Amino acid sequence: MSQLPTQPRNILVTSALPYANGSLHLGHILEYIQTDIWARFQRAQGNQCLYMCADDAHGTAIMLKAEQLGLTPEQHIANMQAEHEKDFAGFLIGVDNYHSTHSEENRELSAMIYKRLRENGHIASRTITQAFDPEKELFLADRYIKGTCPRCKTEDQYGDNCEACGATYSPTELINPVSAISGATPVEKESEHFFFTLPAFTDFLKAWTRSGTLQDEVANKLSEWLDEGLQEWDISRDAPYFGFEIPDAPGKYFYVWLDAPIGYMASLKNYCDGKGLDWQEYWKKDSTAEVYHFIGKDIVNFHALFWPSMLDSAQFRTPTKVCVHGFLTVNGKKMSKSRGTFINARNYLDHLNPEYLRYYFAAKLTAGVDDLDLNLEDFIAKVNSDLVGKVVNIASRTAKFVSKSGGALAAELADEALWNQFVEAGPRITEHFEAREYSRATREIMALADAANAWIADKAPWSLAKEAGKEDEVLAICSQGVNMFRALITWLAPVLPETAKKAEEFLGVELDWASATTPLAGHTINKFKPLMQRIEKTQVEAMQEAAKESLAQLQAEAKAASGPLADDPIAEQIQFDDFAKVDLRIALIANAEHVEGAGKLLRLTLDLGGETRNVFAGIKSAYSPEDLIGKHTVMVANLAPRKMRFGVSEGMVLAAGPGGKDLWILEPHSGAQPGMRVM
RNA sequence: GGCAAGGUAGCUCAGCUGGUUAGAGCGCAGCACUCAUAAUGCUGAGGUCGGGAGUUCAAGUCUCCCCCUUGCUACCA
Repeated sequence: MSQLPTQPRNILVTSALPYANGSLHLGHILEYIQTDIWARFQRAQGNQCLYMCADDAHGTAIMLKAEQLGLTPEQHIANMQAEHEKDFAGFLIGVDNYHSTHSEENRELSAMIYKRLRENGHIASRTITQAFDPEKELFLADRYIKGTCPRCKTEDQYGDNCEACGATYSPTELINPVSAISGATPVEKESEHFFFTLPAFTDFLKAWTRSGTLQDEVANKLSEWLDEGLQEWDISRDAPYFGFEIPDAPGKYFYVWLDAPIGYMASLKNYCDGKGLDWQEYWKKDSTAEVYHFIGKDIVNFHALFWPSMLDSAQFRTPTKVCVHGFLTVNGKKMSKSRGTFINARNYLDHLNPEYLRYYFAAKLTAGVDDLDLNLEDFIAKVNSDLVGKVVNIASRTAKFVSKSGGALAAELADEALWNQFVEAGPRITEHFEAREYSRATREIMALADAANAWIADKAPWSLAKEAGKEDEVLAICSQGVNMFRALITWLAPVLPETAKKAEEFLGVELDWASATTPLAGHTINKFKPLMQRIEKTQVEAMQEAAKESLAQLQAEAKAASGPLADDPIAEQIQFDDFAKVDLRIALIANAEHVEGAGKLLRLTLDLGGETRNVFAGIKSAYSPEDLIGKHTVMVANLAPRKMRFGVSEGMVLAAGPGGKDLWILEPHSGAQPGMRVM
C-alpha cells in the first residue's frame, strides 16, 4: 500500500446492488459515496477503474410488491431502476454502468456458473418440508409467517424469533400461525430444493478470509460461522417466484442471493460487450486485474463465504478485497421509519447540494466497520466551517490580489517551509485514500487548510497592499495562497467533483494529482467566483420536513396495502361493451324466507316492476328475512338461471364484504323504482 | 440467548505495539483583524477516557465481571 505500483492498475469496483423494491435512502448513499470516492481517487492516480452497479431485481418480495401495485414485476423493476439511476446521478455517483440482475447477461452467467457448480459436484438436492400458503399457493419464507410467540405470548410476531422476548423457534411453533400474505393458515408441504455444498469450501474459506481480503473484525465475525461448521446453502425456490428458472429443473428458481452477486459480472459483461472489451479479463482465474466489492456489514456472509466459494468452484478468480462498512445513523439513532429518522435520497437532493453530504461522509469514513452518524447540526457546522470557511476561503481571500496585479502567479514561493508541509503531506493523503481512511485524509487536508489560513493571517497581505513598493511581496504571498488552494482542492476532487470542476475554471488548469504540490509559477488565473455556498439551517429543516411527509405517504400506502384493494386487486381492464352486457336492475325485495335445510341461503322474491324473480342468496349469516322485506336492492337481471339444490335461482343480488356476518347488500338511494336499469 | 463491533470534553471524532500535566475540529467566552461567501487569527474554560475489580514501576491503552448502543444468527432481500 505504501508502495504504489508503477504500472497503471486495472481495477473493478462495485457497490452492493440495491433491492428494486423501494427508494434509496441515505444509508445506501453512504456506500455509493464511499465507493465513488475511491473509484475517482483511483482514476486520479492514472489507474483504470471501472465502477459497476445494478438493481437487484429478483425475489418473492418484488413479486408481491408488483402485484400490490397492479404491475408486472418487469414494469415494477423498470420503474425502480429509473428512480435509482436518477438518485445515483443526483449524488454524483460516477458509475460506469448501471444494469439489472434481471438481464440476459445475468441469466446466461447464472446458468453457466450453476452448471459448473453442478459438474463439480457442488450442488446437492433433497426434499424439505416448508410452510405453504394454500390460498396463495406459495411457499412461505419465515418472514411471511406471523403468529403468537410460544414463549411470551406476544401476538403478531414474524418469522422465527420474537421481537418482544428474543426467543427463537421454528415458525411452526408459533401459536395460531397465519400467512402474512393471505391470512390463511399455513400447511406443511414437501418440496425438492437444491443446495450449494458450502461445507466443501471450509478449508478454502478459512484461508481466504484471513488472506488480507477482509478487515480483521470481519474475518473474526466469519470465523464464528466457520468454527461452528458450515451448512449447505439452499439456493432454490419454488414457483411462483420472480427470478431465473434453474436449468433442467422446471418450476425451480434460483434464490435471489445466488444471482445477485453474479449481477456484478453481468453488469460488467453488459458494459464490455457494448465497448468491444472482454469482461473475462477481470474475472478469469489468472486475471491480473483487481476486484473490490464495497458492501455493508449486514451482507458479509453472502460476499465473503458464499460468493468466493461459488467463484472458486466455477473457475473464476475471487475478489481482491471485500470492503465492509458500518451503517448510517441519523442524529445518533438508527434510520427507522417508525422513529421518523428515515431520509430518502430524493428528500436530500430536493433541498441540499450532494457535495455537502459527500464531504461529511468522507470526513467520517474509515476503513472500519463502525457505524457512522449523520448528526445534522454537526453536518451544517462541519461543511460550512471546513469547506466554505477554510478551503474555499483560501482562494477567496487571496485571488483578488493576484488579479489586481495582472492575474499571473508569482514565479517564486513566499514560504518554502510551509509549502514543504504540503509536499510532505501529499503521499500520506494518497495512502489514506488508498486505504479507504478518508477521515484521516480529510483531517490532513484540513490541518493544511488551517496552516494556510494562519499563515495568510500572519502575513496580512491586505496590510502590505497599502504600503508602497510591497506589490511583489503581496503577489508572492497570494500566489502561494492560490497554489495551496490548488493542492487542497486536487486532493478533495474525488470527494467534490463539481467544486473541483469550478476550481479548474478558476485556476485555468486541469487538476492533476501527480503535480498537486508542484506550484504553478507565472500561470495566469481567472477571476474568482464563489465555489460553494454555505448550508442554511432552513434547508436541512426543509429536508427533514420532506422526509416526514414521504414517510407518512409510505405509511398510508402500507395501510392501503393491507386493505381490500390489496387483498383482492382490481381486475383486468374491460371495455364498455363488456360492462354493458351485464344488465343490472333495481329490485324490490317482495319476500324473503329461510330455506329449509340450507345453511347459508335465503330465498328472495324480487319484484322488477312487472316481473318477479326467485333468487337464492348466500346472506343468511348476515341478514334475517324481516330485515330485507320491503327494501330495494340491485340485482343482475340477465344472469343465466342456475339450478340449485333447493330450486332454480334466476339472478343474483349485489353484496360486498369478506363473508360471514360481514356482508352488506347494496341499496339504492330513495326514489329508484323497481325495474330501472343501473348504468 | 450466542457471537461481533462500539461506549474518550456540550457535539463529531483522533489517540500506533501500555510511559511525562488526555488531543483536534465544531460550539462556547474573551481579544485581534477587516483581504475573504458574518469568513480568518490568537487566548481560554470544559473530560475521575461507560461502571467495578485486577495485572504492572506505569492503563484510555492489557485481563475479568457488569451496564448501555448497534449488527449478525444461514428460507428477508
